[in-house]
Amino acid sequence: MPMSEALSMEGDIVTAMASTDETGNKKTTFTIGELAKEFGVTLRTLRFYEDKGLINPRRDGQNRLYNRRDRARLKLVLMGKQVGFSLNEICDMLDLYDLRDGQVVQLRVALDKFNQQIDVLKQQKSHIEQAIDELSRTVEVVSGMLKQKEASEK
Amino acid sequence: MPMSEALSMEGDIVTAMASTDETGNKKTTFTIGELAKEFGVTLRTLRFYEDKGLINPRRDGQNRLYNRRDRARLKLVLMGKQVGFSLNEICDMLDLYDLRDGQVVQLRVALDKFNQQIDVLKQQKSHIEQAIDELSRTVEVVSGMLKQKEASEK
DNA sequence: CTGGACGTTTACGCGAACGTAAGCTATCAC
DNA sequence: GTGATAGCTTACGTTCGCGTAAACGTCCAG
Repeated sequence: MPMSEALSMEGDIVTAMASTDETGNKKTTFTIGELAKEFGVTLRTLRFYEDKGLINPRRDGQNRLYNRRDRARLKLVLMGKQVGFSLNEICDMLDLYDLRDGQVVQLRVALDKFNQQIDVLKQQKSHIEQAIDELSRTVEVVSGMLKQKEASEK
Repeated sequence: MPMSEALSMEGDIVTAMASTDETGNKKTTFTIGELAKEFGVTLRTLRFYEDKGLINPRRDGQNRLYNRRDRARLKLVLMGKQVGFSLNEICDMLDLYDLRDGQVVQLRVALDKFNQQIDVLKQQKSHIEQAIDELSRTVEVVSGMLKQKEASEK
């Protein structure tokens, strides 16, 4: 009984980009609830992503019906978020990915985005490190002040 | 002629906490424009901080008049932001700092906040590092794919 | 008198990513 | 019939830290 699905994001971006993972997995369509549970998001989130043009499920009457491709896109969206892309950026990249023609061009553009994002992340990391340093210094000094105070108040 | 004021935040939290820096500096009151220029913020920002209760300048008629204490508080606000505190958190800490009585108690509370924030920052740093790793791996793979494609398309 | 610098207020906008109803439908089991 | 479950749509609310007018007052130099 597959009850303990992956909650904390397994697999990486590249395998998700492969998308057509016909690895013997039988299920080909999903309801919104199934997908939500599987990826640990709310229904609202999935509808929101659709509204933003990130996913476009078919309809069974008025109910949404997701296929494997939709599922793969969702996976990419969530992983894109994890590495700090905004939904808009992810949207651009997915659109690009859908223009399955040049192939090489897409890959190059994606590669560029990835490298840019790495730079952004490195900058953020640097800022955070500076903040940690500053706070650590402050903690040192304040601790010292506390000890003095405590001593003199005795 | 003091024209090149500090734009990129000089001094640290501790010296700012000392606040009563009577280091021969004559000026004791400031207009909103002066303070804005000195710290590189907009007038809107200063008014916003006042609205949030972070600074409470006196009034000259209806114009704001900042004294050295207000200036010191502003400095603390900006440095608090730099190390990742929200304005609300900063507000709490400033209020606490104004209850100049226990002294020791304030310092302890502040110390606690600082240490907590250090933890938060360390977590953020860790997340960012993971993201960088993931993206780096992806870049590796995609670069490889590109080379293959380029070779086979020749 | 006119313009410019400097200041004031109130108040809506934004961008990101959804949360949170409100009110409705459809299906199923019991 | 009746409640639970799962879905739908529309649309306003939220958090943060201001930006950006709009519309006005005050003072000074030329």
